[in-house]
Amino acid sequence: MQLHNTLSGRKEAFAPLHPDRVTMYVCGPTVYSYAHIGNARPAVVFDTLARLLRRRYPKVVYARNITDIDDKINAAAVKEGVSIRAISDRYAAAYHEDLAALGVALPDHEPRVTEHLPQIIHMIERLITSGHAYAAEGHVLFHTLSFPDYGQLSKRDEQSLMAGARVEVAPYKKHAGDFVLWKPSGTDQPGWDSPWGCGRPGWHIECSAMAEALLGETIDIHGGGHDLIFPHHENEIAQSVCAHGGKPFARYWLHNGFLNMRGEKMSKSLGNVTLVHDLVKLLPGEVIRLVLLTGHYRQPLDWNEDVVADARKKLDRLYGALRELAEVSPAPGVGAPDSFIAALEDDLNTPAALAELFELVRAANKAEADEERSRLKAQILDAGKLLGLLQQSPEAWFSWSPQAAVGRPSAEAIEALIAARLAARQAKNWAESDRIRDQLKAEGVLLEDSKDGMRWRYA
RNA sequence: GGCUGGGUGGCAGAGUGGUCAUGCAGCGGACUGCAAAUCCGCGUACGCCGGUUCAAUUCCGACCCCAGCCUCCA
Repeated sequence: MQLHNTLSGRKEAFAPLHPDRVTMYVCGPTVYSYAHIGNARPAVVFDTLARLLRRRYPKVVYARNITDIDDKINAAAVKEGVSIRAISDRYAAAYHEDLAALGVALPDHEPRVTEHLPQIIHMIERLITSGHAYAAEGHVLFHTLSFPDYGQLSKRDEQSLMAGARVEVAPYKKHAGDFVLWKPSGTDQPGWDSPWGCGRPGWHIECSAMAEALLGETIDIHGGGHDLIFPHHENEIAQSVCAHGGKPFARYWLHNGFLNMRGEKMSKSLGNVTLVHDLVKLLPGEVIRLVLLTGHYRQPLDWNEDVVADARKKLDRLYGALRELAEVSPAPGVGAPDSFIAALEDDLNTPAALAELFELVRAANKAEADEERSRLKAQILDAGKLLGLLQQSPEAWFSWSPQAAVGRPSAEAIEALIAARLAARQAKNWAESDRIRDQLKAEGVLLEDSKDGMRWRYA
């Protein structure tokens, strides 16, 4: 398997540190509001990678954190007059619900910051002891100058970091690039006891501490959004490497590209933030997932009506083939073909893998021999499973209707009209037959006559 | 300014030194009472200018555009 490593800037052959065990850590959400569609991209991408890894390696340990200590959570809690736990529980639950709709499986571990304060404090203590961090005015800061490799991931040198510093440098910092490991909490803020007084962890330390606690000092794969390369992941590397006596932190760094809305960056000021929570009421989750897998994970992806409509039609074709295979049982022991696996193992090339899947579908639509159809069905289903797609029945797919749908005829009403149309067709009353079909079409229901009877689906 | 990644047919989107990506849309045909679905066929796509080469969309160089990051951010 080849994976593009941000650290080297190129594709590398992937081999886990321990031949039978792969460790992967992905930066999860800070739960202060609902996840937007951009947040869903890394979840889907790394879920797909986990599926692929699990096929190849006997043991995959996948951790995706939930950040439940954060100033934005504090602000939301103050605003609502509730505890930060109430906020983080609510949005963590929503996150799970939304991702489940996208076919994202739960990771093996989902650590929370509030459950790892001792590990975080212990790691900070080690960094102080080894001279990589210092306490000042209730804060503990990481001293970036103590780590010569600082900047290796984001390819930044000290000068450009200085030049780019656009925030006022706090007076207690020894160096402008130093970042906070621990900060003091006032009496009105959530805080935890520590050797430096009541306070809370800085933004980056939690991932270092939780990755260490769950996966060990050196992990195989670390993933997240492209924007996290600097400063978040750069700082994680500094903390972990220095806390571990120079041992590498993550061996392969993977970063997904950003998702744009109609060509623009998603932002609250532009008012174009689309929440997964709202989207799953309007679209099948599978459509959302397919859109996210349509482009290569490292490329930017534009979200718009056209790509959504495209994804839906692709699924119509895929499920259409499976519907034709309804009476065929998948051949036992047959999985996705090598060409499909090879595409995914080439740095998770989902567009190429999807092309292979469509080749299977074309073959299935042409195949007549039972044995071949049985084999193709098994291959299609297994390929779909690796992508997190095609796991529902074709009937369920074609009869999907949005929660908000109004004015759509019920399945019973449709069946009644179909019965009437069948009778008209038997009497060769084509005018009546066409009238019923046109009527349903006007109500958003498409009819198809097939040798197995009449089929319908919502447009 | 520094760093990173891009510019492929109507749209989306892979990829490659020399026959095919793939999907949607379009056109023609088969099938159908007519459709739909499906199948078959079709379209001289690779930002611009040079260079290397028998051959470049693919390698090299310059140029023009675009996007992201540069201590909130998936």
